Amino acid sequence: MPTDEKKPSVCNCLNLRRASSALTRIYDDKLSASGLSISQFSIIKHLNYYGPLSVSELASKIRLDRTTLVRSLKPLEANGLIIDVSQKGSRNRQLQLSDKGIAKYKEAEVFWKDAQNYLEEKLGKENLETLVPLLSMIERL
Amino acid sequence: MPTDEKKPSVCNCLNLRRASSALTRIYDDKLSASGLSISQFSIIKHLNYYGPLSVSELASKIRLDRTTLVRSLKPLEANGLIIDVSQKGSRNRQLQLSDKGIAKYKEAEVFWKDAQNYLEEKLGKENLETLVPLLSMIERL
DNA sequence: CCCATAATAGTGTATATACACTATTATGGG
DNA sequence: CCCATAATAGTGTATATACACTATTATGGG
Repeated sequence: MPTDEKKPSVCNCLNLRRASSALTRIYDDKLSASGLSISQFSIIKHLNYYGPLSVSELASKIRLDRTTLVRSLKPLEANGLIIDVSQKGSRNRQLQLSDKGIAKYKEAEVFWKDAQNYLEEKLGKENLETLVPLLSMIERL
Repeated sequence: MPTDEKKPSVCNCLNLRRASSALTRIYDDKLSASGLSISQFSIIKHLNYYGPLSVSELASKIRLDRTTLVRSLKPLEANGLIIDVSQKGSRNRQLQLSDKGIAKYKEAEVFWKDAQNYLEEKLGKENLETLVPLLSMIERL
């Protein structure tokens, strides 16, 4: 029986990556009944909130590499959750949720809220309010 | 000019993933002169510290999926940084750093320390000491 | 007005990751 | 002593990610 069970590493990058990986698994698990991963949910959540957006605008909002987003959009468009409503002849795509996409978002949002509440309960509201600005600082480095 | 420049998301999973991604890029950049990524450095750091280990033991120490580790070991073994010193006929592999691996570790450790110091300077020692236990809590969820 | 540049989208390729599964060897309970 | 199970390692496949690059269209300065 190892006594060093899940002690933090001296490497703070590894600590952050382990936490990120663990939390991603929790959100993915909670969302699994909806058929969406947290990264897919993140995309449709942003589209639901910010209305029609070009690929570049959406990538910028999510702060995800645009070329990553291009790949991630594929199954969501193939599944009819996201549609392109750009005018004929426009060079820009204008992505927005279809009715099916809106319904899927509302369905998945319940599971996402479960995950959010789970984290808040387990960590405590105060800890979470401490954590978030620190994560934001790291993102801005 | 967007005024919502890098504000945290309401989604705490996304906040954590963004921070993890940003910090990974910083560590990868600092390490790039050594030719190692932070995930490769993590592997040789653990081997340097914990001596010869089987694949399963090493995966358990790093808290990385064993099958992921199997793939990540490939280039490090091909490059002669890691060698298998198991006895002939043993079913277990016994991985340890070669002399070349030890030298590479020492070389890369300098860059890793740069990254560690960079984070501590930018975030502040106190913030870091607040952050690490919170990350550990999340990993244990 | 036209061409160099910017804006936009996408592809080729590579790394990092893990789940489901297979293969092989070790081992202990009957 | 032997076979069911555990321990160990690896492969097939899929998702998530981003860098370097290409292709196409828009646009503004001369």
